[in-house]
Amino acid sequence: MMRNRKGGFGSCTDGKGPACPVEFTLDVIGGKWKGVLLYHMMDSAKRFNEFRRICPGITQRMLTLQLRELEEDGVVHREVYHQVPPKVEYSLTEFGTTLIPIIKLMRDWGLEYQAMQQTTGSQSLGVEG
Amino acid sequence: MMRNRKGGFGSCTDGKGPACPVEFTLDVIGGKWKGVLLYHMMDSAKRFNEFRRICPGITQRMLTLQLRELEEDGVVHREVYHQVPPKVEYSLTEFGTTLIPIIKLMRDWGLEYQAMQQTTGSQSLGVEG
DNA sequence: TTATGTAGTATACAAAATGATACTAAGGAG
DNA sequence: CTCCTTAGTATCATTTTGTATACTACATAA
Repeated sequence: MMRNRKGGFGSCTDGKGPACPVEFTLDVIGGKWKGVLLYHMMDSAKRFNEFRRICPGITQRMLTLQLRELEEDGVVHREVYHQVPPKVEYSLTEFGTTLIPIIKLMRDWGLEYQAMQQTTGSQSLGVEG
Repeated sequence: MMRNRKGGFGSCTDGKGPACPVEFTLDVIGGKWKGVLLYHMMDSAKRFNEFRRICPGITQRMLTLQLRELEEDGVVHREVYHQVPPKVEYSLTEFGTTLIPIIKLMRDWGLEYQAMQQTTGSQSLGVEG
């Protein structure tokens, strides 16, 4: 029970709906790398190894898994060019573009408070006071 | 290496800044329950067992852990009332309220496409075509 | 004395997510 | 033949997340 990916029944019912809508959204973009991948696809289609260069921290395995999940969720399109060496491009689907406002807000928030963290010394970026 | 929580160096540098801003944001709100907890704190301060009632899926341990992390990040304030039986209230800090726009967008997106999922039969909620 | 309620902590374990490393296929260059 | 490239797989190890259960402190109620 308590299935995480695509279970349907969230866990947090609260009477406001079938499951918590925020939980539903985080199911799609909440993976460790998904937001980042979507963020970089906003500009233009990206190839597998392009992501690897952009995010040196992600392993091949995780990149594959996260892209596959995004594909399953219908937010990312995978275009295979039958060439050698292989070429595969990932881009947002029409549905995927509905996530852009969220990604942009997350980018903006990150830009603002990431800077703050550097300034204050990376402790509790809080406003406190 | 590759420290996940509060390490500072993200992993995704890409030349656009110290680390990917989206990744930074997801570090704060990306935990499995964090978005949901923040979402419910938007309305009003909540007590420990209130969260447990609202999200029956979360265990005491996880609730404690996630709330502690949100507190560490300075987005949640923990107010202890010295009473018996104990009373502890969790609410957004001033800094935490800066996340509200994101949470609201995530809620709206969830509300819209959660409904779609029910209609289409929970397959690939995609628009496809 | 025992039971009740709150907000936890402690311990042990299970499952899921993530990471590290090595390996594959296929065609072209040398 | 070997090496190079891309886009992955396969296998195993580790970390994170989640579950289950028992336990605490304190005041009040019965």
